[in-house]
Amino acid sequence: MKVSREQAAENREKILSAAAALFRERGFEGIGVSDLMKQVGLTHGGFYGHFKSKEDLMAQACTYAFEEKLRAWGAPLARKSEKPLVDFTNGYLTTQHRDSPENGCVIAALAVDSTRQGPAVRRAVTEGLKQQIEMLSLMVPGKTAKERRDKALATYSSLIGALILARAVDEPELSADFLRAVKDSVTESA
Amino acid sequence: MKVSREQAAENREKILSAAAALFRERGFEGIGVSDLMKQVGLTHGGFYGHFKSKEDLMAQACTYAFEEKLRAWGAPLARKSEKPLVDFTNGYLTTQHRDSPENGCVIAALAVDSTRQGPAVRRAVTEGLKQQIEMLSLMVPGKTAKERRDKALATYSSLIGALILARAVDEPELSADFLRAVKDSVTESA
DNA sequence: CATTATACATGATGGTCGTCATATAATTAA
DNA sequence: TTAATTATATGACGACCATCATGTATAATG
Repeated sequence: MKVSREQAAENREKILSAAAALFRERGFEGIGVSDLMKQVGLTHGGFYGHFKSKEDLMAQACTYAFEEKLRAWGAPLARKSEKPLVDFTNGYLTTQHRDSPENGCVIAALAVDSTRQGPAVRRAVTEGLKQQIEMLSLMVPGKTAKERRDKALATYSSLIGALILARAVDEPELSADFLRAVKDSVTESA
Repeated sequence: MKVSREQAAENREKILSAAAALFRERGFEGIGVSDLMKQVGLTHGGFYGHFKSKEDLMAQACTYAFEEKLRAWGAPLARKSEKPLVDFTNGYLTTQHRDSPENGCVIAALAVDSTRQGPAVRRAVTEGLKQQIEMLSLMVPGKTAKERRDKALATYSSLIGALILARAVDEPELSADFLRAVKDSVTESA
């Protein structure tokens, strides 16, 4: 069953999009090629026509998700908010973000997993992370560029740390405490 | 081949110890029951005499590793250091810790993995994390207990975030920048 | 319209995994 | 010393997994 070139391109994007969501939700090893293709409405056979290997898909899915998030998170900057860092943080450290990893921060969901994957994945993650640090550098206060970059590095560490911990604990109160404590800490330093 | 009661207890502890290291190094799914037992010098058959299931082992291995780390990290408090938080942070955010997850922080290595495991693992991780927060609360400045707890929550988020990012990135310079930036940020707030 | 190219489906391969059944040998209890 | 217990070994089970070989129907090309 051949399909039109556009249809094929559309299918490829659907695979990428589904993978970007499923990897974030279940981890790289938590979803198989066969199940992934089923979710897109195809069978496993066609997969290797689109991607060289599962690891190739991991890397591309990360890049895909990074681009999506970068566009969404640039909004406070685009509309020249007075307090872009506070706006960003208030969006990042929410219960919705905590409870929906499948369309949330790639780093919080997959950074640890990526350390156990091949070089292509680590490359994609590093590049995506660098872009996000650059964006944060534009939101953070500070006189020199170096000062702002350091603050961005520290702030991003806090944010992903809080999100990861809020997701890990099985006590809702403690989980909320992590979100609130770090939100307060970032807000008062802004 | 039966073995003495003491020998059996010793074997059980060896399994726990090896699991605590291998899980941190490779993730919960990165090591199988068979390979794990081989590392201890046994075969896979005896495993289910010691543990109810692999998940049972995951939970117990986490608790085992938490106790070990808590003892090691309590040192600055035990010897009544002047700046326990700075001491602790300087030990936590090192390249050695970054490069040796197998005997490092359980949370930085396994918190994300644990969100994809059953309730026993999440329970063990939450309890271990709470103990570490309690310890950090004793190191952190602040007038009220609530102030200190909030500071501990925020500080711990920064620390595990920085370690995770330093491990994820494939550029040594950027990796070191995360460690340094967060170390500075914690130090100046202490 | 005829031919070629190709996107996808079906099915198979070899590998790994967690778990369990059974056998064995040695400790422990009588 | 004999009998009961049990820690471990061997081997097998069904379920997954990533990958590849082949067939087929349809789009693209001329």
